[in-house]
Amino acid sequence: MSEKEQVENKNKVVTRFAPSPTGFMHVGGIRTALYAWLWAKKNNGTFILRIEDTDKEREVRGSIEHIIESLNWLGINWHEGPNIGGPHASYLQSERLDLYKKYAQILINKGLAYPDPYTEEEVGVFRDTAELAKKPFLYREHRPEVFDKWDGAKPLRFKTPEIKSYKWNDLVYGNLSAGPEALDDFILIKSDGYPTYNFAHIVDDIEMCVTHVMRGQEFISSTPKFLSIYEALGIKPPFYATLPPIMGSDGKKKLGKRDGAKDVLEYRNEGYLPEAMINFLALLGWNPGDEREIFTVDELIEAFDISRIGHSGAQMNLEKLDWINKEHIKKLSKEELRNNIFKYLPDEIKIEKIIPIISERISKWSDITEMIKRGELDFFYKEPIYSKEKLIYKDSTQEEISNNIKNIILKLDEIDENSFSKEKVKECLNLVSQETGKSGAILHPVRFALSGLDRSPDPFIIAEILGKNETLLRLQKAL
RNA sequence: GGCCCUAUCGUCUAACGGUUAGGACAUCGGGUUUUCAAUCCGGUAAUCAGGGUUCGAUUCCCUGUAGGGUCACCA
Repeated sequence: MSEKEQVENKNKVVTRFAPSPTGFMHVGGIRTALYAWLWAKKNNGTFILRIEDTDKEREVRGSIEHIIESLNWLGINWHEGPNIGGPHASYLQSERLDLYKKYAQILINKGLAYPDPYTEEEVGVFRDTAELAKKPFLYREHRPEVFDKWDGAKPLRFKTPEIKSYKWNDLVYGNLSAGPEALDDFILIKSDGYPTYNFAHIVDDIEMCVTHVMRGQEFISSTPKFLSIYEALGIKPPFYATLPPIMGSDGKKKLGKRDGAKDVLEYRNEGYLPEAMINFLALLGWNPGDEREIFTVDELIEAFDISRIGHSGAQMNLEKLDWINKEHIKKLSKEELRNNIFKYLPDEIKIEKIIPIISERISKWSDITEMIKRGELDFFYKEPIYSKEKLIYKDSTQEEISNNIKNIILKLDEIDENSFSKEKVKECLNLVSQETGKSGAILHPVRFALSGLDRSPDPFIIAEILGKNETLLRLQKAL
């Protein structure tokens, strides 16, 4: 970076999210992105999206677009990144190979990098031997005494200058340490010319002036390698904020694609709100220090603090996600609520009055589809199927019920068609129940007659939606 | 096996070394709603074990146990 840039960036927080394009994003990756994004936002800093595509074998076509779509859905936006560019472009590591070579050359010049003379098979034998002896594999124990000149055809390794233990400070975990066996002559540039993660991310973080690196716990044990590179280059490392793992639903293993971690876009497809997803993920491993649970994105940016990120692994709790989503649905404007619900409703029942009936019964949009599947909304546009037994309420006799319904029909018929509202219907039923002294025996049969269900929205609103004619028709039928 | 990280209700979590160990989800029980749903109120439920340090440990230290991570020409 230039001197001018250094001055400008002196106090500016720069974070990044650096996924590799090997498939979809699951909640683990998204949470890492979210925390880095929140921290940048909170500090009026810069958030960078960088694609770490240095492994051609594992790369999956279309995953960059998929990652971008996932982040876009959640509203996690970046100031610099592959699709929008920025002062440090390119944001694809595969397009920055010269840069890694430049840094590699610096290390070569210092005598701190050398070509690996062994074949992959030979190194494999070293590793197997170490494993068999139940010892950690350390390449440096096989470091050649004389180094050839690097021609680019062999992998380039870092010559660890000093084998020692490391202690460092982590913004989340506090003091961390690792023994000397965490240090090794790891590969900087692979034989295909691409850098390894271990090297590339350091070069990029330096070049992109990243101040805070957030990543999962799995990187703790390789941190000494990173620190030794920074030392070799004479550059101060960034702040590290290590995130606790998210566990699979069994609560044991770290969440991974293998154990059924879902593509976050599936949550979109299931009808979760992006702000609810953000809210949920933010709370998985972080808490505000008070008892708030429901946050808008802005509130989250305001409240977020690295120091309140937890240390232990957390399990996904879908029930809590449903609850949070429901809370966010409640906060939606009428307009937003209507648009979303109508998307899931068949045309026949896209009516305003049905919105509250549905919205208070669901925790996510796909629940509407489930309701329809279960036939819980059928009665709004189809005649229900009746069964005699179900029309009878508890100890009432068939005769009583019939008389009541007849009575109700007479009373309802007196209401003007244009003022056939739930209030009027309620009044009517009240009258009948006063006359007979029974309420359940009135309400239940009417509910059943109108809906064909014994658990349904209240019969008054159903009647109103169906209208006078249809209501009377259905009551007659039930008789 | 080496190195490292973690440990509070079923789950997510709170608690400057002094609290009747708090909240939320789930669950259970009530109240309202003449019914569902929603809502309100209440209950059950936790400091992994053993040693220290201390007047006093959920909290600090050690050991054990359990879980996790890592030891790639993957990130």
